[in-house]
Amino acid sequence: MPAASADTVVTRFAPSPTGYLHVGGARTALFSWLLARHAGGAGKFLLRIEDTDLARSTEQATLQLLDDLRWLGLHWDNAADLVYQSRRKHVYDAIIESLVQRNLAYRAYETPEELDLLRKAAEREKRQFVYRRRDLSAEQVKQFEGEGRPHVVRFAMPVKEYRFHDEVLGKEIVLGPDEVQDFVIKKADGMPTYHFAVVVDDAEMRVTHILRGQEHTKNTFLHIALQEALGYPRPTYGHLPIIMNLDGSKMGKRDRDKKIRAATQLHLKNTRQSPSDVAAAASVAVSHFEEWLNNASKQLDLPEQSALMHVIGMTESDLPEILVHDFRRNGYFPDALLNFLALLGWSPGGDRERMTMTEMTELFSVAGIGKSNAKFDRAKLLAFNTQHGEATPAPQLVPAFRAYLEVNPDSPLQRASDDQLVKLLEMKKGFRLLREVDEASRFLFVADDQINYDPDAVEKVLRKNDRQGVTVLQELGDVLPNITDWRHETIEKIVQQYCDQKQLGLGKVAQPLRVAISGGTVSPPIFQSLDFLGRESTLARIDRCLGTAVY
RNA sequence: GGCCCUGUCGUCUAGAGGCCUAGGACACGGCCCUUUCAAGGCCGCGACACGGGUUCGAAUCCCGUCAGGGUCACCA
Repeated sequence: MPAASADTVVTRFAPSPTGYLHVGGARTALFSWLLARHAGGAGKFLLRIEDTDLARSTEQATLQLLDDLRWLGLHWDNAADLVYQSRRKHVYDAIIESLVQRNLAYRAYETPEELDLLRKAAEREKRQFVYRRRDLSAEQVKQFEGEGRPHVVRFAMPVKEYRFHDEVLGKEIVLGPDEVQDFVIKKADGMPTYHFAVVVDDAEMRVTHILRGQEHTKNTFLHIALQEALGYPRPTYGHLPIIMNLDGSKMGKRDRDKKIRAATQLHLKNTRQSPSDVAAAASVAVSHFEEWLNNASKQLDLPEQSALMHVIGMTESDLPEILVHDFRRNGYFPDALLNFLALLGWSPGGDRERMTMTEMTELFSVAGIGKSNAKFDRAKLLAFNTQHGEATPAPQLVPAFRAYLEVNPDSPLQRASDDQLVKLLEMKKGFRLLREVDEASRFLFVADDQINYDPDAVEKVLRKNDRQGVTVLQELGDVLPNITDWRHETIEKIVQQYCDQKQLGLGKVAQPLRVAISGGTVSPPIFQSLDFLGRESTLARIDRCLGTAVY
């Protein structure tokens, strides 16, 4: 394997498609992407799908992964020949065979149960379990093979001290000879293990720099041992600290599922509904539902989750955002997310925080990556998102808005034109999430007779204080039709005149109007909303409100 | 438990022996602005885990304690 020339930087992101992309994975991808892009023309960012676990990998997860990466804008350079490990079995087989030929690897016949017993015994004796080659007699091998006993192939890891320099930690990490053991490189199902496939693929893809999670630090020794046996060059390694929840717990993909399960159990208890009722309402198979309910290791898939949430009255905001997909659905901007994620563990130094992708690319260096774990504080991410929305001209925000709507098919804003989207964005200037813009302006996209009046809003704004709000609406119902020039400036002028005349604060007038046209107490600025709605709809809604909601 | 890594405001971090009575951002508290929700402006609260060294001098170097994390798979 020829070594890459010294100045090239080839990085890779190698997720296993067992679910949606996690923010931790997104950060790993980002750092690898930044490292490659920082090198300019000499840099390449490659993508590889690690689907050697046949039982857990799915095609759908792969598609979702690619979609998330695209949404983030972390484009990979091997789009034409994306590497799927599951399709390279013959390559691994040949190399493993050669290792066996050279006596550097061998078949082992213990069953998982037997190994388990050995480990337990070691634990009882308070000694470290280390698997080393057991010399089997020719007869034993013959017998095992004759029985058709399944086998794995283990790599005979040379017993010695291993060390490598970790670029993130900035120091040498050492493994003593007594910790060395022979590890599996080919599973009983014939697939290579992760350890084997990464080493081969990273070498064949000429990867020069590997940035990955800290959980891989110790694995690195296995990988360098394999590289030495196979004559591969050793890439540069850096292990990233972990991202955790604010409370210090691990940020697991299952956090949302857990929360939904807890809420469901509470719901069942409070409403005395039977599990089968709830399952039916959410159109989930009862047996599947009950299994999930009682078994924390089971998970519902995304459509099932949203159906169930709807049934038990849970909303998206009740759930923690863990997956990149969650952030997209809730209306975060990819650049804001990425900027925030980058700062979880990396700093360009000084007071620098807000950066464009281009700036981050210029400033990025592995030396700037921190060594300690970081907690994921959504409040700060929200602030980043708000600032991004504030700083970017509305027309440039439209593609992001569309990307949001793409994963929120139920929003009435699907019907909005680009120009209307721009208008909404401008009206809601100062919004934190695109979801807020969406939810606050949905009333503008439903039919006049489909507005639902919030009883609390009606009570508080219209009926209270001797139905002052009702009076205001009735009087406005006489004033507003006279406006021929239906623009927000004009409407404001007329309404302001009305206020002055009646000695009323604007709030006393704006709120009843807001309830009448939107059904609730929160909307974009009132005059712009009226402008957007148009004269006919405004008058129709005031009429309907007076007629149906108040009495 | 063994091995490995880490430890600056509530959170993310700046800091590479004197520039530090430790800077920024978010959060939080107060005030202002305001037609709702936001946004915005100003002010404030707030940290070098602890104990020993080394040094004229330590957040920065060394040791120990404590705390947190990772890992001990035919999962990646």
